[in-house]
Amino acid sequence: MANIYDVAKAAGVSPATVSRVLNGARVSPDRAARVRAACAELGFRPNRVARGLRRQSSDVLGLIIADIENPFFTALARGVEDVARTAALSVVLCNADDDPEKEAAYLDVALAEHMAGVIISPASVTETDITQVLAKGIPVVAIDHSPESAQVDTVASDEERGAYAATCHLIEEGYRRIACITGPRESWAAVQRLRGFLRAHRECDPPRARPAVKYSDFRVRGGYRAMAELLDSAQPPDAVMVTNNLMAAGALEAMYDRDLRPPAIGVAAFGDAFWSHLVRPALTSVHQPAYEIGRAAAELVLRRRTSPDLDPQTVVLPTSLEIRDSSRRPS
Amino acid sequence: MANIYDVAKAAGVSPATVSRVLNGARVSPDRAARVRAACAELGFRPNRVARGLRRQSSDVLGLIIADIENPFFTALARGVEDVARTAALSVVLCNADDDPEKEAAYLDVALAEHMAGVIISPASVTETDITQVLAKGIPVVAIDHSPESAQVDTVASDEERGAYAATCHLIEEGYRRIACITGPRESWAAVQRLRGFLRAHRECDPPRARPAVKYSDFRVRGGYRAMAELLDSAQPPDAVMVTNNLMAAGALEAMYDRDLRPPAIGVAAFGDAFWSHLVRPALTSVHQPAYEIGRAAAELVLRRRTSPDLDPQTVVLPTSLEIRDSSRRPS
DNA sequence: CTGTTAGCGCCTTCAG
DNA sequence: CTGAAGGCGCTAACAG
Repeated sequence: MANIYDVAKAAGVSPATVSRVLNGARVSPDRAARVRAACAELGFRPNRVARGLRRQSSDVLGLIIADIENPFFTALARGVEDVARTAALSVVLCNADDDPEKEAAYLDVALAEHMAGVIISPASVTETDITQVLAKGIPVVAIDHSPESAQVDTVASDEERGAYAATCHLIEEGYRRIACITGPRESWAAVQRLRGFLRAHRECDPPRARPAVKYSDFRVRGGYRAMAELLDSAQPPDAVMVTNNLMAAGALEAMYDRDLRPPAIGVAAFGDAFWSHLVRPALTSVHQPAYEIGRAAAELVLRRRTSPDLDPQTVVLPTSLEIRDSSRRPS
Repeated sequence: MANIYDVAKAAGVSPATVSRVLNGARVSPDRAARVRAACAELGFRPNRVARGLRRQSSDVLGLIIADIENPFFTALARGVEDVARTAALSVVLCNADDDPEKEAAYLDVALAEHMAGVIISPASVTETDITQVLAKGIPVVAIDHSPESAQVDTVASDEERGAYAATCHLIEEGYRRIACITGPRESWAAVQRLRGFLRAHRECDPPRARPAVKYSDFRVRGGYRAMAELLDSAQPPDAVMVTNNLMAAGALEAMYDRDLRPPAIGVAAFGDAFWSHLVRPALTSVHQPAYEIGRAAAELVLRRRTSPDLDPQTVVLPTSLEIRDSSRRPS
């Protein structure tokens, strides 16, 4: 592969001039034209590794997500990409799989590759350590919540309120025993959504005590198991708030397997799924602006690249409750 | 950030020795211990950019996929990751969005970053150009089909036969006017699946002529539009073979909007979706071994890293037809 | 506006 | 087994 010296020789200029042409610095038109011709002729592609070493930075943005199979993150990824493109950054996705170890490995990559920025949905509030990356001056933006290791720009949707609204809706529909299937205890989102669920129980009139709560793993299978346990328990619920879309799919499956269907047992889910209105009855869900969250996160990265010393900012985007048939209690 | 010179100084050895410790070359135990202590002390992380420049290679594997929102690719990504981890490679996903330009940009990144390998689901049979990447010695493995620009290792599922089987099934059920909603003409997969669909029409007894065919875009919205046009046409079909899972979701939605439901109009889809048995009636579909395809692709990359001169190999994995209620014609 | 030069951090001969 | 030294390809000072 040709390098800038080859190009310089072919164009009859110095390597520095080639570099200038490549980077849009001022060069006389005829020399610039010669350089461009030589580049084309030799099929020259600038070596980003060398450039990265020299400039101590790259133009790829790392997006470290918890679960590649979750539509929330894939929609978010699109938002990130669309903004990143405007700044000529490439986006690479890293799937941490909710595993702090894998996540650490990818943070290492981001660090060692000197990425232009990192957007991360932390696998753990306590374990995720972003101090190294930050120390190298790489902007980090957190999705949902900042890890404890350092306070950084954060974009979140209003998890607690969304879950609260969905639960209130189930209460108003007249369901009596509402259970919650939520995610891992280490997950900030799981905890927030559970809090909203519990607050709705406290604040309704009359207040309700001790609703059933199942901790699961945000996966389809986990949702299935949790729902199965609830349904097979001594006092099964007559409605359930599921704190993510994948677990909701599993929960529905568990119901179908027992010939139970909403809204006999009411179901509301947190998060979107393009199949939520394909199932019958259609699934009530809390809409999360995933795409916009991605956009906002990418914009925060760009902002911090230009002004690194701003105070960490938190952007909270609203959720909205989309009521469909799965939660309309037959009277 | 500390570098190997700092570590060398702290450990009282030469930079070369530090490098040897880092890379597992033979070093006397006590010096090695001193080096490791110094690394820990200084929080030293080897700079991969510099290493990459020197070694002309990196340990990240690029996975360039057509659509991040398609569960087929996310399942495939897991297969790739699981194998890559065994070889201590990191996987980064790049979403080309079925756009040859974006794809070219990511191929550029792979080239410029000297990635350890590239697994790509080509956006276009003719336009995707992998010659540059190959010329730099980066192993490329194609999903579905090798681009015309160069013959490389390929992993595919048996698209044509899967579509053939699904179509035969619809024919056997007694559907008379079976339409096909397929993907872009540039997509190899779309073409193969359409071929299977057409072959089933030719080979059945008596042969059928001129089934309706809609070209769409493999997206939910595209599937919706295509199905809407079919249903609103003068001679609407009584069954439809949809060549991917996302378009199937859209097609179902278009039917629901018109109060039509399978199996009155039979539906069979190519590809899995975890919601396919949540919709009612459950969706007949051609199962594609996405995870295994990912594994196989990653294994081909690893194989070619060790033996670069083997002949290009094509691995074809079988599909299987999963018959559910959406295609069981009421008699 | 242009050319020369000195590294960015690491690995890898080559001597010892 | 160890250290010295050069260079991977590029860019940013510094002169001119």
